Amino acid sequence: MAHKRDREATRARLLECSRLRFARDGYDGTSVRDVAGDVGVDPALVFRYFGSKSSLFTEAMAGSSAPVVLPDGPVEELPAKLMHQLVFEDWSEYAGEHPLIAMLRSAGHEDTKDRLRQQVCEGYLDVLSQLADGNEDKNLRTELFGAWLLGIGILRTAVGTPTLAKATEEDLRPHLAAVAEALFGRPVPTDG
Amino acid sequence: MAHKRDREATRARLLECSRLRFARDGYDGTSVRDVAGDVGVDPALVFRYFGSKSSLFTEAMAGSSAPVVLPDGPVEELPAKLMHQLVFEDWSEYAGEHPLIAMLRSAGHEDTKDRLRQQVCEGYLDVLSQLADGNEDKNLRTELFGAWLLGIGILRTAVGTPTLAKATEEDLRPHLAAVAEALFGRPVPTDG
DNA sequence: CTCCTAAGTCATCGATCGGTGACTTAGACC
DNA sequence: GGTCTAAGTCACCGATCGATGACTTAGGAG
Repeated sequence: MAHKRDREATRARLLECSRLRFARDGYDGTSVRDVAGDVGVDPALVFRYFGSKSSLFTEAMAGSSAPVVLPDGPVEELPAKLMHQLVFEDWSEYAGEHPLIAMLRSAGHEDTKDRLRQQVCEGYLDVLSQLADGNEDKNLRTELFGAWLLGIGILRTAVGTPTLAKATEEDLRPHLAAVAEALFGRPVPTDG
Repeated sequence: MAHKRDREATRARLLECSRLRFARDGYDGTSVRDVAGDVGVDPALVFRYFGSKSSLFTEAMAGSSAPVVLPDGPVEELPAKLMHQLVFEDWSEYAGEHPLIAMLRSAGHEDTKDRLRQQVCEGYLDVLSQLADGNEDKNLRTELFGAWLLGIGILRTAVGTPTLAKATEEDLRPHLAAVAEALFGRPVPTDG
């Protein structure tokens, strides 16, 4: 026997594996049998624990509460930190993409859009908005910068644009500074 | 009888309806029966004409060759034109989103990534790259600007970020100018 | 060792899907 | 009007999916 009979542990493993599956293959591309097979458990157990595939998806995505950089350091370093996390962090266990980008694949599901918006707003825009302090349309500037980071991540991984796909973090640094200054109206250092 | 027996016309109607379905519901969310039902035809006919669902998808997406603004006007007006087309154009027949954004929903399909990249590169980046003329890393700047436009469109429609979702074209105009100038190193007028 | 509860399994259902081949029918041509 | 071809239909297959309920078994408590 590989594992003891532990309800909570099995539940956690199911959530972990379904996160990966949902991120990599999308909601429709993931079957309950797949997830159960990863854990080495009978598919029926998934329904006993989560009730439905939809509930499993919701709970898995809720638990994946995007690991967000805390606004601990100086505000000026936030753009570089967020770009690193969104674009360059090693998300290999999530099919090589940031969970937020991967979640776009599951756009067919009802909860997806709401959860996406919640994670983007509370996880990233709230942190970023400090940079726009003092500007008139603070929220708009913040979302525009967030849109840029998200777009870069998508072009890199989901589309595979030639130049951006090969670009390093250092390549983007000067442009990150330029755009951040253009949007937030103040210099933003981008060196680590 | 609603329509005469016309192979080419029926084929065209199948392609048209499948474009909408694939864009709105994604590849997995669209069934051949759905498409056939829209046209009012037997599902088997779809296979007679296209061989497989995958081929139907490929041909439908190829035919949707994203309507791209031609680089006819002055180069300086390109950013505003592309933003209008990508973000504010009325794509109601494609589920309210630009076909490129909608295509992200079908990321499960093999051809999707390739076709996405092709359309983005040949349809948009090639046009945009004129703006980066004279800059050192021309291609990178171009892709970074394209990433921004794409990200804005995604935040607006797929994520539904509060401020951006309600923003008008005029709201974005000054920031479009600022970012374009930051990336391309020259002033870019944004008034229509 | 026994027993009892909960963790996990098995068999199966009904629906839907992509796909196939035999069939029917519309409509142009003589 | 008959006929022949191609457009379109019908019945059906095998696979897969989400989901259900009856069943089996592990493992701690006494």
